[in-house]
Amino acid sequence: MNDDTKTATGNDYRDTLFLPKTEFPMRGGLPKAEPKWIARWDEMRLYDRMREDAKKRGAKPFILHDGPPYANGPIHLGTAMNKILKDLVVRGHQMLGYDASYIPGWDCHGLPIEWKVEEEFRAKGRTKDDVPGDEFRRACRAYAEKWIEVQKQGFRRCGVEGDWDHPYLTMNYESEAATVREFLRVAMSGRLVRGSKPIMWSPVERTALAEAEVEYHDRKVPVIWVKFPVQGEDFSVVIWTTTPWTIPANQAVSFNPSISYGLYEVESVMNEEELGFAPFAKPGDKYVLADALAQSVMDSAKVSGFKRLQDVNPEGWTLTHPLHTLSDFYKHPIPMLAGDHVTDDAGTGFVHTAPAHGEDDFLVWIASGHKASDIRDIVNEDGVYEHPDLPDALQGLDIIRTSGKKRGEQGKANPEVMRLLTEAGNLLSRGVTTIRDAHSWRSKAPVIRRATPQWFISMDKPGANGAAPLRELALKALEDTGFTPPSGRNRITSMVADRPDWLISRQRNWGVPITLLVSPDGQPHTYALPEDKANEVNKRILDAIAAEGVEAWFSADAATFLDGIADPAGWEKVTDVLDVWFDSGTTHAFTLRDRGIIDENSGQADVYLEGSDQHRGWFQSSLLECCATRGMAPYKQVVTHGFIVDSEGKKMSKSLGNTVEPEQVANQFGIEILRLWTASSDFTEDLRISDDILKTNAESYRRLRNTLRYLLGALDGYSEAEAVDPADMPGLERWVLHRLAESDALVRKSYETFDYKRIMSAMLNFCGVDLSAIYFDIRKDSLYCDAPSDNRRKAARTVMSLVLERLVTWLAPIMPFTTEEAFLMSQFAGRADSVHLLTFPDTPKSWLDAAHAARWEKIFKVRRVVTGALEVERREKRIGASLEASPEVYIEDKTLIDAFEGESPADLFITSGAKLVHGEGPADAYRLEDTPGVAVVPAKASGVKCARSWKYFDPATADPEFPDITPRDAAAVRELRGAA
RNA sequence: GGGCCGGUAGCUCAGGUGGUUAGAGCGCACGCCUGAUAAGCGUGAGGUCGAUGGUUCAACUCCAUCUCGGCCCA
Repeated sequence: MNDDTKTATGNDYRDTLFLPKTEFPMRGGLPKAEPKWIARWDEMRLYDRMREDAKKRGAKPFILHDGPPYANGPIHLGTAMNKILKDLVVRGHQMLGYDASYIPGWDCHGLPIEWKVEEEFRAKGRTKDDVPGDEFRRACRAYAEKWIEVQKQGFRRCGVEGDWDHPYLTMNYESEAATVREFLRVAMSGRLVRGSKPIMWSPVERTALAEAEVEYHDRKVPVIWVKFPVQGEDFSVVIWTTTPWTIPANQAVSFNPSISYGLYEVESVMNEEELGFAPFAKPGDKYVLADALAQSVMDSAKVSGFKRLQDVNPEGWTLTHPLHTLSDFYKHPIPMLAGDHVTDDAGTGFVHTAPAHGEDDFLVWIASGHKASDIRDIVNEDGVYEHPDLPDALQGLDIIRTSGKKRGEQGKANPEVMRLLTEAGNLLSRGVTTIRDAHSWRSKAPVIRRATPQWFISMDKPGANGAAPLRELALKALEDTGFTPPSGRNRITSMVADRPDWLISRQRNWGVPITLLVSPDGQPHTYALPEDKANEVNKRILDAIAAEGVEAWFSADAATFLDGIADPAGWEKVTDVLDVWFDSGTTHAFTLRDRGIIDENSGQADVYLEGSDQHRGWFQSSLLECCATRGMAPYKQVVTHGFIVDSEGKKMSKSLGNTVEPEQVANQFGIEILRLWTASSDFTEDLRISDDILKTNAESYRRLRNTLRYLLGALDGYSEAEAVDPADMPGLERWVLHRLAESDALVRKSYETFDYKRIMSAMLNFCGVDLSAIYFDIRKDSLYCDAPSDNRRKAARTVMSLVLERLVTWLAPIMPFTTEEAFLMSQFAGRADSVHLLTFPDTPKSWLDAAHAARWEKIFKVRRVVTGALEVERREKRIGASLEASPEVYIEDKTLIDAFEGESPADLFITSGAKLVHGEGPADAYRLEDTPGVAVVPAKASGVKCARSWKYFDPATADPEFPDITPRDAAAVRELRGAA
């Protein structure tokens, strides 16, 4: 202690002061503390207790239905953030007074797991065909279980509260049974269709793939220009394609009537010496090309000179297949089809059309009046040419290699087709290019488009009994759904409006079976049989699955389900499984409805909350499934979050080295820092994270923690008996109550609307400015020095108690660990075993007093000028602590002076004295530009320094018994001695 | 290439229907305190509101184009 702080007598009054006293440490030690709190909550069955308490309160239910993460790997920052966000929603609503239950779930079926398990079998020398279906599915189940456990521990470590002992799993037997039940319900609704259309097909995995199962990569491919001779003319239409293997399946050529076409004649070609090869084009050849592309096609064909002969209109032409010399199979006429998908941006202005192998091709084929049944399907499930009428040269060629070291590379089909085209004289040119093309998500091998029979849920077919088409139902349901952020509605609506039929069949093992029996004439039993018979069959299927699980379907034959209902002769059992999106689309049924949480037919979850990518995923699959079965959305509200990016706004990737792992954050900072980060970010957009950003949040944490600590310290020994009625409190306390009431409204509204960043910024401001910089700083003197019986001190402690009670609950959803720690050390600990069993305390509206608050804003305005003036004194070394000053404050505006009515300006300025004077003040007084009419003349406080409160005072006023302290301090010390 | 969304101080965020010198907290710099002390207080410096063009008396706020980034799709 330096000499300046010594007082005349040197008496030490320190132990007569009421300094903050608490066991609540300044630092949280979160990484170590958090797991202990989780264990404690586990032990006390906190989640169950929350449910029981809510039921006792008669609380209104609030259901956030969990979107299931896929059970095939550890959690990462994105999944952690997703679960933390859900936890904020659930805890926030629980404390708002709702019964906010939360059942976490997992998505378990599907290709990624199946692929992984296949790999494991392969490592043991067993191929997929060696492993019986049931054994394979058991292995998949075990694989999913393993990761579910890992993820569960990860999520729990994040402080996410929920029914972890009873999660939902899409692979639970009752879930699978429910999924079958839901599927049959869709089938009976009349929306199921069997179609054959080009879909993405992976020859490597021998399966159809959905959009969600493919990814796009650059790939080097051959590019060819092919001549299609026009019948009855001496010229050819030229097409361009990067899939030579589809030429044998060509059935048409498309053009666009809005493109201008011309007939071109080759005059000269580049010579063989220059090129090293002879160009295929010959002088005199005549081609039809889009005018915009003629030059580039001629360049590619190494034509050095050409002329345009005339305008042409391709409409109505019939072409000859470029391989027509090869086989009778290619003697068929090739029509010209008009289509908007043809452009003159690239290529030739004509598009070779193989309806079995392209979405556009298929559509233009059907649109021009051709039949789906006339589509030539010459590629089998291995991606190999196979058709009885195919010429021998093509039979058995593979498009993509499906095994060995070169798996995924180009097979024999492309080169052989090019060779045959050359032989036929119809190859104009060839080259190599790079395109972005679909690849299987798992094997990374390219996929092809192939027409196969598949099951679809129709978007546009009216439902049974006159029900509206699914698309119409879904669009209507979206109108009735709330969206956070609002742009989500627009996004999902346009997707639903445009989406094709839902392809739900997969030729795989690990999934819920498509429990259909197909009649001899190709109809599913749900249509082929009369409704009552179909229902009988359905009941038999459901009973079997209820008894033995889905294996009952896989192991049975069609007769098992038909005997006695229909003649099983000629019927076939479908062996496909359902798209996993169908599983996840039914989670509302087996999680919420079957458990009695919402009504079977009319119930809805309050919120579905997922990443914005789920507009095309779970939000949509759930919407479509529920609309098909119940005519409404399964949710009232959809909340979406963005994705985590680094400090530059770039997405996280291992190759960029900018990833952050949840475990690493938990160990370095504590997971609560990640929760703080989640809460303070605008989750509706992308969320930026970096080490610096986490450090900033650790600073915020410190401020919040220290505020709690100061309150706990100041409230040492406090009890309700000390409480002062607000009416008897000083103005400053009533101002704090006003701020508390304002904050209460803000906090409640923000929790209702998921606006956590607003809570964070409000709480940080409240703790940092209102409390720490203003209220605590001013009331420190009263708290430390006033007598225990002093009304001002009691009022301060009353207010602090009210503040603590609120802070600890308002922050509990965001900081469950630290608020629990503070709560259990507070005088409120007796109210409940956990802060999480409380709701936000009622905050009387009467605390709100706008006029009073306005008055205090005036006081703070003057105060800012005073602190500014003192800063100058400090800089000039005339004072150190503000108690060494006693300023004169000149105020022109009478209303500003009136604001101080009944207050002690010196206390508010934390000076030893202060004088307010109505007037302009001397010219050299300190002024602030933005506070005109206020002038401060700083002056050193006179008198001696009180040995107890360190305030300067006139010794002549001292109590004779205590000459070295102020009369206020003397009274306090006397009271203490009397009490002792 | 298409659909949707976004780019405000070093960081996280505020900025109804366009209108005086664009705000807050944190961080930073400097100073104070040493009875909240690996804390607390004060003062201060930081922004061509992604860029350009336009509408307007007036634009961070409206329109267009571009750019960067994100999600989804091709």
